[in-house]
Amino acid sequence: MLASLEPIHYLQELHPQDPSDGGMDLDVIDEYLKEQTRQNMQTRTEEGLLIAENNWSGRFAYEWQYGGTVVTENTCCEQQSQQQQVWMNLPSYNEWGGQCRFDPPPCSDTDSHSSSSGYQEFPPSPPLNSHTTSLSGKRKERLFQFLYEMLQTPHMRSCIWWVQSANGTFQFSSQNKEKLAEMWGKRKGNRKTMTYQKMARALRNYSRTGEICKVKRKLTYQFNERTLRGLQSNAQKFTQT
DNA sequence: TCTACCGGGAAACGAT
DNA sequence: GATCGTTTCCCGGTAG
Repeated sequence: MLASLEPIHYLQELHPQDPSDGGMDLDVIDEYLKEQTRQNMQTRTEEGLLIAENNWSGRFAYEWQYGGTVVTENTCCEQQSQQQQVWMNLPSYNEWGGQCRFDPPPCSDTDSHSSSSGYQEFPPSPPLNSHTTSLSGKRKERLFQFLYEMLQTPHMRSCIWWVQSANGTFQFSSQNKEKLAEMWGKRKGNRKTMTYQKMARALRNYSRTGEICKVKRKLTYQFNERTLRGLQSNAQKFTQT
């Protein structure tokens, strides 16, 4: 999987981008992601391996399974405020699966991110290519999956980044949020151009189900703990298969 | 006052 | 046809 990230680094070398620079070519990135998808599909098919099964088949589009129980987003919602307290008190190391070892210190402010100095380096976590991890013919990719994928893609840091990956908080770039939205729209094949406003509307819908909630901070949102765990375990499954 | 962002209602749409 | 997950439009509120 590390190898699959190399092209990203290669792209970065080719097009070194200050995150504050809004001039990146997202088409190139999009093309790259598509190419990765094709390659992943091909490789896995050739190896005779099962394409990572789509787990989004539960009553609520998906049911995260961990700790021996299947939890739906409904129960998640009911417990959310309660969980939030516990969750926010998590130590800086990641207790959810150890994937976020490079978290910034708690309470770090990533406003400086856009000035290229503040954003954290990510572990080379596998790019969760949702085309392969969740689109094996059962369900279409969902917005939060796409966002997670973008968050795991170092090259997208000029558009979206983790504020605190340990608690699932992420932020959109004021400059590039429209480009990210555009990519989402293109990927979904929408009739019209997707805008941040429309994408944010979709994100607000997640607050009803609890998958993502709005943080009282500009352009900042937070994955629900279970949503994040599910995405992480999905990514892990993908790397293991 | 202006702009950017946020919040939500409601209807529509495409996929399953 | 029902349901789900958005998408699209619109309007109003708030903060800087």
